[in-house]
Amino acid sequence: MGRPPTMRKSATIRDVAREAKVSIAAVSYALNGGGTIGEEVRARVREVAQQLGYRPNRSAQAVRTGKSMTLGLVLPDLNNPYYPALAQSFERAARQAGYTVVLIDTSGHVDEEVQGIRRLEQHGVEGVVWCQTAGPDEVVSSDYSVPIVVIGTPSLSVDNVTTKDYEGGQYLARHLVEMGHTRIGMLTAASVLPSKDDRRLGFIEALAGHATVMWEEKAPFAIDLPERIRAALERRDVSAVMCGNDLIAVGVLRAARQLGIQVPTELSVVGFDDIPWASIVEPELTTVRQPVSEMAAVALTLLLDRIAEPSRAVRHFKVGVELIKRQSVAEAPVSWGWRKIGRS
Amino acid sequence: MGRPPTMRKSATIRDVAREAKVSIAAVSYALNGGGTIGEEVRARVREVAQQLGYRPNRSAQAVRTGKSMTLGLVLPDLNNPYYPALAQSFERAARQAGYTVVLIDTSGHVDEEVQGIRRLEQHGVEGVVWCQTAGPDEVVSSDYSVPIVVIGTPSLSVDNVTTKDYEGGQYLARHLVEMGHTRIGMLTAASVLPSKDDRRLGFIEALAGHATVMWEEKAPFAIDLPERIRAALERRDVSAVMCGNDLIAVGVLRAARQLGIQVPTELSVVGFDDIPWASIVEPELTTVRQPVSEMAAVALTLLLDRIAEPSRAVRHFKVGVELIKRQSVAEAPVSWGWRKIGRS
DNA sequence: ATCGCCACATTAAACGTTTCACTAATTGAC
DNA sequence: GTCAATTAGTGAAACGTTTAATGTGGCGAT
Repeated sequence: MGRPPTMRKSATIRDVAREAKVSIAAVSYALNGGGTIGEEVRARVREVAQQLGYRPNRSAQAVRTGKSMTLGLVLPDLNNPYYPALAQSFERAARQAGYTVVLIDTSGHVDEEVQGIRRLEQHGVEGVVWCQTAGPDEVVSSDYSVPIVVIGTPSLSVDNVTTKDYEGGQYLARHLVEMGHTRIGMLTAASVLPSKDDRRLGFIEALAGHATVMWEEKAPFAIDLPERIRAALERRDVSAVMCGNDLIAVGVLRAARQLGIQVPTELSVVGFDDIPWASIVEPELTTVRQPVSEMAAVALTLLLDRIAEPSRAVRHFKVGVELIKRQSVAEAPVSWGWRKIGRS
Repeated sequence: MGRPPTMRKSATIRDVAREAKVSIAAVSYALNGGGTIGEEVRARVREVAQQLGYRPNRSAQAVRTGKSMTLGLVLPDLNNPYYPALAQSFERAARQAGYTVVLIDTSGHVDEEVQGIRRLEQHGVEGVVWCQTAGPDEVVSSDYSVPIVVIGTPSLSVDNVTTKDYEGGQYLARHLVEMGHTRIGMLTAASVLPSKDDRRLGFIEALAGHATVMWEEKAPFAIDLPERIRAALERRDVSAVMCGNDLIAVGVLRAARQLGIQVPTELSVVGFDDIPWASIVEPELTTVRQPVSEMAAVALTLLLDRIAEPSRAVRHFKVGVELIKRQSVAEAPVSWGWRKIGRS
């Protein structure tokens, strides 16, 4: 056992030049195109480079050209099931475009987000995609030396991609109304992000006249619900609960199970996001899908465009959402007899 | 709306030097320590640097020193719930150590793994952590110009960190035996990784004499189980199923529900890995926990050590695992009366 | 023969750092 | 007051590239 694998120093452009008996410049031109290099030389250089396993040193290229072919991705928390898909698509798309992705995961520490961007700047990334959890605008207004695209926060002054949260809220409301629900509880996400407000607003406005929200509570970002909310559930005065995101909805499912409330027969539950968990819980969650991969792709496009043309007008892209009907919603019970149990 | 945020060119060491009226070298020494720089100058330089928002250009540093302060992480699939935690801890620990992490997610394309490493090499990372899904050794034997630590595959010739899969298998077996199970089904993961064999072996050997495995099937890496396995489940000739990993176990839970088999009263299910899903499914999964974060940390240490001393002896680190008892295992039913339903 | 032109290849500067070798100025000992 | 020793700071090379500017021939036209 024991000996570490051999580790050849990687060949530099000099090595190739020497071996091919031409100048350094010739090698560069031959490999990258540009300049005027004859066919024989070009071929020879290619040959030698190949054989030496020469790969241009990106750092050196970066220093010389200012292009590092590197992009940064700032995420709040990979353990939040919402982000892996985003990270994956982004990395994949970026790689396809020739870029390499540097990852910063702040593990929920909001203050590290800006630090992270600083770090990325220093590393010479050409652009950053930022899934912002901090409050909107002001924090992005500190000027960075690198183009930034924000995902999820609709700031006016920065390129960003957001989802049609308002519409999503509407879809859920309409669906619940169609299913005959008239008394509804709301669990709003406790976050500073405006998306939660849009969802809420869309939901409420689409409900108007057809159903009433009996109560509304703020839920922290975790599956375990605070006692206050369990109590609300236990009152059993609603036939459906709208949750600000799927994580909360999963929490409700679990709480309902513990409280002996049947989902969806006694209580319908809807979420938002369509994270992977939504389809493995029992019952599977009816929710609104955010096209996460698409968002990542759009963010990349926006970013690449801005890198190419730094002074172009700011763009805001709003991607559509989709209602995913699964098993956590049923027709509202016609009789509310069981309600008496909870109500005095 | 419209105008993109101002984007100052970041200050270079020259700018600082000019502004502080000292030489470039002085700035470098003042900031990095080294050289002999007086207190007044040092202070002034610091001041100016701070005020100009100077951050040394990593690429330039990399070119000059050969140290890019960058590490690579090659993952098969972030959507696999096993990896986000790993990625997060690794990035976090690496950042703490001053390194920045470049991510490659091959989305399950095995052939991209080596390509990915090549790309990382080119980018000048100082080391790579590789969660290998390709077969063992031979693929790692092609010599890279950069130190590599493998997670999960116990190759002899490379630093690596693995888990005590064999012991984990034993834990599960003993637990099931304790709970009185004597007829057991096995669902092995269909992969080329040796870890699955160790789990299997540990399980089987610890079972010896106390219980018999009635059948064993290979399960693909997905929650939806193939018909063959559903059929096996439907035979109802076992009181417990051991699954090669949690994903499979979740699949079994779901299949059981569909087939009307009660877990854990009729069928006990155990998994392996303790991915986040394990604790949100119903019932919560009894499983063996892999200390993923710890593994990431260990991998980082191994890598950093090797970077510091490239010729040191290869190390293999095996981290311990832990049996997590939850709700998917119950005492084996004493009467097997219901078995007749399934059996002719 | 000379000129100009073309195709091809090379020289050298530059990117932002670090760091070695060196100079200038100050100190202390005699 | 001289000299060595110390201290503080500078100049310039080097890292691996790219690329503008400059050379070299050879060849056809004059």
